[in-house]
Amino acid sequence: MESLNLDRHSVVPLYFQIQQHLLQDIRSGRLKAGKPLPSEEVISKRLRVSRMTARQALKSLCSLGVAYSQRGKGTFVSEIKLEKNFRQVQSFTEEMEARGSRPHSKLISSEVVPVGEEAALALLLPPEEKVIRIRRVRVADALPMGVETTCLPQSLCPDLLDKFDPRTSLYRTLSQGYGIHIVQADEVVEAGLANSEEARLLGISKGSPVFLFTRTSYVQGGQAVEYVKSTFRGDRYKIANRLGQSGNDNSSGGGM
Amino acid sequence: MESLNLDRHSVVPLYFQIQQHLLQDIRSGRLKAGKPLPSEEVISKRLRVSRMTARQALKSLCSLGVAYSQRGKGTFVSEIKLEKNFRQVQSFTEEMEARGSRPHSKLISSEVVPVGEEAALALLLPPEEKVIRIRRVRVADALPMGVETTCLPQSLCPDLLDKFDPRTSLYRTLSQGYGIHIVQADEVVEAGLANSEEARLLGISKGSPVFLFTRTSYVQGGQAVEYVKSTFRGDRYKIANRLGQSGNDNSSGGGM
DNA sequence: ACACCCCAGTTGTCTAGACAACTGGGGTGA
DNA sequence: TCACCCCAGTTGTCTAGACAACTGGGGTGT
Repeated sequence: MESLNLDRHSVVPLYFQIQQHLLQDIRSGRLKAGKPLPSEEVISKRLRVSRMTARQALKSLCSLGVAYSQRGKGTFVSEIKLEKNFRQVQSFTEEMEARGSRPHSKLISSEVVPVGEEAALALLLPPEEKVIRIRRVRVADALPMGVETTCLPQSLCPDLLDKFDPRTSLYRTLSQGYGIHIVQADEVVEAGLANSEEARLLGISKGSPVFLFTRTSYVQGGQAVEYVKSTFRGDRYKIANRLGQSGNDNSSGGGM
Repeated sequence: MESLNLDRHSVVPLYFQIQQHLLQDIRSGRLKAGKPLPSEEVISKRLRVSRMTARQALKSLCSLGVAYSQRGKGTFVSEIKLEKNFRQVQSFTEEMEARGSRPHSKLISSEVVPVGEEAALALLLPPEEKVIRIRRVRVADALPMGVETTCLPQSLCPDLLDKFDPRTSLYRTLSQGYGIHIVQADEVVEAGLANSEEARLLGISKGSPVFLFTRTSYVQGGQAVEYVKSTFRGDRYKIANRLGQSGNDNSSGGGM
């Protein structure tokens, strides 16, 4: 903390510079779990910033989950280790790369078809609309992980099937080729058994346990742009969730 | 908005009063999806609060997921409907009550046993420590939903087995009887098949698809207080996840 | 028709202070 | 010994401003 020199003319906000510095102190172990972070007052005085700026740095650490505040006491380093992209929207490609596997995909089919009833409901499309439907087997380190069927409104990306190499990341193509950035998704997970087609594609026996995912993805502002159904192997895939402790302000109102 | 009278002497913060009022406008449809919320300036002038207070109200709506801000443009009502306690830590009891079912539980066993290897690792207990282990069948509206085994350090709540009615909510007892408030949990979900004991307890056939949950729960500050393994019926239980769009500030740094 | 500039509106960041509410510890008085 | 009060330290809320950065539209000049 003492050695930190803030760059007051950088485009990087002050609070963010402070946050990054504290984050480094935590990660490196200089600030240990359970121990208090410098108070707003101290940061403010030491770094010659206003208390509100120091506060914003500390609050951003809280919303990252690496710290927590207690009124009247201080702000402390959380004892739970984190650092995984817990609740981010990630494509299969990003997810596998993050865990150190080499992802790729095998194309089963890609075509333009009328939107089905289910997808029309999720994407809020009129029934006469057409969608691009891509079926792929998702593979990590040469092991088949799941079967995935993606539907996208054709109007959104008419020439996708020309531009897109189905073995690569769809999200990356959407982002770089069409400026479509998926920032949110709703996902429903069910437990089921592999049918014979899925069993054949995934190299498992019929009746093996599988996850059934149904996902609707949204861009900023909430327009739905993708409807996905997929089946993933129960023996090679786990879901990790972190519950609670999100951007919760209102710790006041409720009470007991 | 126009009719809102702020209570400047209430214990409820101003920003929270404003937030609640805007939330009502959104829920009632007076503010429609995609439409802009009143700007910070407008709220500030109309309600005679400082801009920072207005801003805090709007930002809290964003972190709830019901709105989003765009620099230079405004703050808009998100088009995604929400309102479910998506990412809160909820006990089975709370979860079922929230969805309108009547929950209860049947006790299978409750005892004090040496902490197992797995639980010791999760709860960070020395191997000689003892835990209270409670096995229950979870029931909603008279239908068995899952089998749950909970382990709690005995040192934390020595007389729990006397105080606790196993048919009711454990979280409520911990909160009201011991001041233990669980605010965070890490959960791993796997897909599996019911073994014969589970099948018998749940009234399903052996080999039916099930969810396997492994959950570690924490109090504020990160001390682990509960380790739970449970098996839930795949035909009666679904998981709903919302990904992305959490308390993410740093939309600046990264970029492309 | 098109490129460019300017401007009003908006959010993002920051300052310098203020008081309230809470925590924990030490001292005082019964 | 114990209850109580007070005080320093801390976070929570709030004010009244300031400038920066960005958006979108209108006007101007070529």
